[in-house]
Amino acid sequence: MNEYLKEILSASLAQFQLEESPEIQLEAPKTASHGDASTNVAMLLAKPLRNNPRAIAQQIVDELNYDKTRISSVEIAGPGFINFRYAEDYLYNQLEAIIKQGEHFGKTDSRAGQKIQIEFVSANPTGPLTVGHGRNAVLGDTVARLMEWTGAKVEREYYFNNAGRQMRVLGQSVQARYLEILGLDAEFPEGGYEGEYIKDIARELVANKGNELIDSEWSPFKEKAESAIFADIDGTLKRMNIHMDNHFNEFSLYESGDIDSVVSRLREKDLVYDADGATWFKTTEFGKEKDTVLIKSTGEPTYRLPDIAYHANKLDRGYDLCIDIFGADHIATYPDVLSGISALGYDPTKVDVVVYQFVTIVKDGKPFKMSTRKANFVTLDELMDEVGADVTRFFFLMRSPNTHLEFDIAQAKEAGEKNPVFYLQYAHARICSILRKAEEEYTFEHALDLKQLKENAETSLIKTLFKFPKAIQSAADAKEPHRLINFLNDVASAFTTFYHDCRIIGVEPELAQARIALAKTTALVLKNGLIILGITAPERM
RNA sequence: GACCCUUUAGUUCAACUGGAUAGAAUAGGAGCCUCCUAAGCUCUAGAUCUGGGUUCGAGUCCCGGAGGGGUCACCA
Repeated sequence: MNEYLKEILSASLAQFQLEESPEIQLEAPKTASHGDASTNVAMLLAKPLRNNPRAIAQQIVDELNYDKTRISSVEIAGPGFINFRYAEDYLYNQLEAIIKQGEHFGKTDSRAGQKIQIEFVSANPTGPLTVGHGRNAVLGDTVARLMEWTGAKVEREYYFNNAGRQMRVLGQSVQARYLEILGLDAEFPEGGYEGEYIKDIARELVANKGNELIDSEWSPFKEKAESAIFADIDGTLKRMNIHMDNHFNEFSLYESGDIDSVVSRLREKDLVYDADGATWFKTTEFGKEKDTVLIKSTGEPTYRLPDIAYHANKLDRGYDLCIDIFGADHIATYPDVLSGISALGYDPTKVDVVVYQFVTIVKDGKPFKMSTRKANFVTLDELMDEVGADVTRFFFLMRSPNTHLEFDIAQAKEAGEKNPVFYLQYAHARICSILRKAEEEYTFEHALDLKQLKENAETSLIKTLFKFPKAIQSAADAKEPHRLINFLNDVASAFTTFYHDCRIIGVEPELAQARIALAKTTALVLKNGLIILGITAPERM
């Protein structure tokens, strides 16, 4: 429709014989009384034409030839907006087209043929996933779904590191608990992991292996801990409706020689030098104030180096776009990674990042700091035990990624009845219930006649429904799932208005038939929307 | 100190990227179930941190100021 409007508008603009015609922008006005589509083109022309915008708008409208079966009225309003109202026939055609598309309605092909990789969660296996990881996990998975709905082929990847000091301390923590259980002296490592889950892992070892390991060093404990914790993480993700396609071990970058190769390739380009016993990357060449250490004087790389190697590896795998989901704490490293890969000759625009601000946990009315090590955290599993997976996902998605999310545990727990996710699910369940009843009540003999839908509540519901693909598109492009939630709220709200104003059961069969078709389409949109959010669409509540 | 994010109704968030009368949800006040699900609906009350600037038009862009969060290690 917008294409059509642009066409007729630019035909009319020909009268001004402009050297350079302005870009015609169309938008959906906020208030329904301003029509269904609107353009500000007359205001943009006010300056070059030295005339007041309303007069210009009048001239444009006078020369406008439009198809009455698509546009029912054109008005000039406010400072010089030109407002269009869709013709009813157009609405019926649109609705019919949606019905034809069926369960695929909402999909677009704007990213058809693209291979997109999304890396998220990426928590090292040192403990259960916390509420803090939840935002990352849910955001990543939902962005992935949005990309799929706009036509891309998506792979979800979990990047982890199971080597290094953290993991050693983890192994030693399990070891200490193991020895304690067996009644032996044990020294708990400094900065060790104090959580109850460590004891659980130790208990399991005692149950399976008895005292076989009392003289062992820490590494078998680390391995046991790692596999137990990964199993736990996978379980949590599964519960949240998240499935990873790949797990990528950072260590493999060392084994394959990718790390060394990155350093030598950068060295060839004279972007790496040695000083003070360390190896430095000339980030000053990329506009930073200081150069950055890639390899410490101890011989260990800093995390930037494997990150660069990892991104190079991803791009070598042939993705058109790699999306990283990062917490705000990682934002500082991101430019270095981009500098690194562009120095290596990759296209940095193929790497994109979604930064989300931190989740502040509010417990007992006070914010508090979480630490995996100290075990004073709230796990995602605990949260889902309290409020369920649907509410958990919804909670993380309903706000823009770049706002600080305040997660009040008490509020989330009591949210059960008042949580906005139920508003959407309830609308869906209610439609299903009506459809079940209608099936018993009616058998239709005539072809569907959508022209029966004449009430305001009906036409405005139709108009809302056909914005669905656009809503998905905009949420996907911006990588902001909350936009889809806002849209679905509009759908649910437009439906309840319709539900209250227009009875479905008990009216003439032809009208009932048309209203059933509209209700079905609404249910479809809600269901597809909830699928993208990874939330169930119940048929009964 | 430098950089990034942020400041909108009592509270938690929106505002299609510069558009028209700033929307929801919850807190409050008033109503609505012999009627397809009241987890709902209809009223009502309530907000752009503070100065300047840019233009037809600013919550949105620019400059200054004030609050909150984060990052600035040869920690990951």
